[in-house]
Amino acid sequence: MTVRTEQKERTRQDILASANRLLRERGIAGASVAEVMKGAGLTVGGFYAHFESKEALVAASLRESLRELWSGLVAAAGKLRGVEAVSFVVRRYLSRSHRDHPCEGCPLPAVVADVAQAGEPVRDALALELGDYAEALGECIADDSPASRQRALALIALMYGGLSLSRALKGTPTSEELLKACRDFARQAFTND
Amino acid sequence: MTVRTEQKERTRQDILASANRLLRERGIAGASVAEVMKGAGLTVGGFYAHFESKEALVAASLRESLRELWSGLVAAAGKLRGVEAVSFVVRRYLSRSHRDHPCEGCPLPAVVADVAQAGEPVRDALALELGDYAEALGECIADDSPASRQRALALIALMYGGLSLSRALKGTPTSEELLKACRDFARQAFTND
DNA sequence: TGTACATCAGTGAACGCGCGTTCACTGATGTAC
DNA sequence: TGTACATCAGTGAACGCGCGTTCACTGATGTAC
Repeated sequence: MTVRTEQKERTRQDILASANRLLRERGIAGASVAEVMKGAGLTVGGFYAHFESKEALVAASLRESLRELWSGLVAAAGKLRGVEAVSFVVRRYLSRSHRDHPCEGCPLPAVVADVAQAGEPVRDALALELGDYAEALGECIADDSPASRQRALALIALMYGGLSLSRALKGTPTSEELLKACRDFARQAFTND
Repeated sequence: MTVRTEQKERTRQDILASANRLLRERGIAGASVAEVMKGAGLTVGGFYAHFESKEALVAASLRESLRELWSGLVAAAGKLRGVEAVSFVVRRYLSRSHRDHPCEGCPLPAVVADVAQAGEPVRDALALELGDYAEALGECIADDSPASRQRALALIALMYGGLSLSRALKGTPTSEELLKACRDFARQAFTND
């Protein structure tokens, strides 16, 4: 590994980190290549030495930041299981602090709508990471019943949907109401076990 | 009411109808003023005789198409109440057909992420309509407990989140799985009553 | 170790494109007498 | 009712702008001898 290769790899990570931030904050369309590069302390032109296209960057960023999110969530839940795990996860995801700091949180709210219109690499990235996410969360929130993956998917949908709406309504009383309503709803659905 | 005024009003409705379709299908950024006008059989320049700006159009369209959606949903649920109402609503909203025909369905999936970044008129439109939506759906799915509005909000978040993710993953098996998982999850949360 | 050439990460200006908005114009409708 | 002028919905070209991508260039790093 030469100095040049090491430096290039480090730069690539800087670009990715900048993209992770900007993508979560402004979505795919809102995160321009120029601004991503600026966020990494570079200028536009150098971008294509690291990524084939903006689409390739988005796919890579989505993979990395989704994985970061859910592995962090599952790790933090630790040995909690069942309703207790759900309570913990939901309190963390559907929090005011998560709502108010998009750039450090879940990429889904900023990105999902655009993904439905994006190319294959981006959609594949989401499909892969969301599947793994459901798998990991499923193990965490329930015993190994065959339905645990399904219930994890529903919980993800509820959390993502609630956070997105809460952000769109930020500043209104309904924004807070939504967070609490979704937390309660999730707990209730898991209290039936 | 002169002929001219009538014609202008009809044209305005045509523009709104076109915007409703395009906005649901492509989101705010994806629905350009030129294409909206083309969809109404007109050319770009005429737009500003009917709306002050693109933002004003988006706000008007969002109000109209959200109201259309939820009043249709509540009307179709008819006299059903409790779990039966939830089952009905969820079967309709989280259906393959709704997933595959965005332009006739709910505007939320295409629009919510952009609204978080949009101006006040658009955000106010969403806040107003979502509030009324929760009120109406609350009456429909539960007795008049004080929590019915909260539970309706959570149900909306679950449905919107599930449909959005299902669309983003369209073509993969997880897309179908998500729809069913969210339907089951909703029913379960309401079976506790 | 020292020198001469090759490589290539990163710069910054330029490209073609689609966007929201503006504007001079047109011709059908409305108004005054 | 008929005529002369005013209004204004709608046209289509033009604007300034930001986008993703390309490209000639530069200068530090790598390689060959």
